[in-house]
Amino acid sequence: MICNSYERFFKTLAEPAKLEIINLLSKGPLNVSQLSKKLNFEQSRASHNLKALADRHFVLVERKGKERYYSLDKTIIAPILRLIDAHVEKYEKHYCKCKGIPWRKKE
Amino acid sequence: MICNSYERFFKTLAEPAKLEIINLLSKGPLNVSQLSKKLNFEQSRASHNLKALADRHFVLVERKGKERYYSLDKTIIAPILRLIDAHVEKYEKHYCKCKGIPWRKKE
DNA sequence: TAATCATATGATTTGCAATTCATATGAGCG
DNA sequence: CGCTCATATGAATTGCAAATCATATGATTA
Repeated sequence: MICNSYERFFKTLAEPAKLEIINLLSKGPLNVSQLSKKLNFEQSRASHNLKALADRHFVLVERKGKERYYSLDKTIIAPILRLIDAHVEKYEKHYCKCKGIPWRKKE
Repeated sequence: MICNSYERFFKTLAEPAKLEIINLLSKGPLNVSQLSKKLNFEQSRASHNLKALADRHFVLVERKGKERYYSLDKTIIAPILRLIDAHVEKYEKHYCKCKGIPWRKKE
């Protein structure tokens, strides 16, 4: 059972699917169908992952008719990733970054 | 396969065993035997986990005779956890923190 | 209000990674 | 050197959580 806040936090961000979602949503809000299509995810896969991200307040939801638009709460993600970048830059130059998160570079 | 730096980073910190090690080492360096005993870990379990943490430069190793002393590189961990604390404080007040990391409170 | 579209939810399966178990390496010491 | 202590390493196992599959809910429109 996950009972520690840190574990909860890190576990949520330790999966490629959720990182891809974060990366995509950084470009703007999307509803579930749009997101599923862009990432080639099953609809339920997208929903499950989005729910986890929303539960931990990494993304926000807004209902528009039948659709639900998910958007990124950048205030928490951006500073974290900036710290990691610094760490990686310092120690892990040799590691591959096959799917770099583009908005990392903007700042 | 883990290929993305962010995933590597978060996965490493997403396990209770590694968080317990980080917590313990925050109080000072220890060798493998001491750490295993304090955390009730099998020796090999401690070694495997310490290796992973060392590979990612979260901890440092120093040989002293047969023993190897592991110590925390606080420069990376502390700022990260501070950000998470702020996030948790804001959104997850209700979540339990059964094994709080003490040096979080000092700063 | 039936039909359809958009999304959520629950149960089952499955894949992977942490632990364990067994063994290897390597340092100090008599 | 042979022995023991400290740690590392590799292979096998196992537990868990993400993906999948099937179904439910809920909103819109005709």
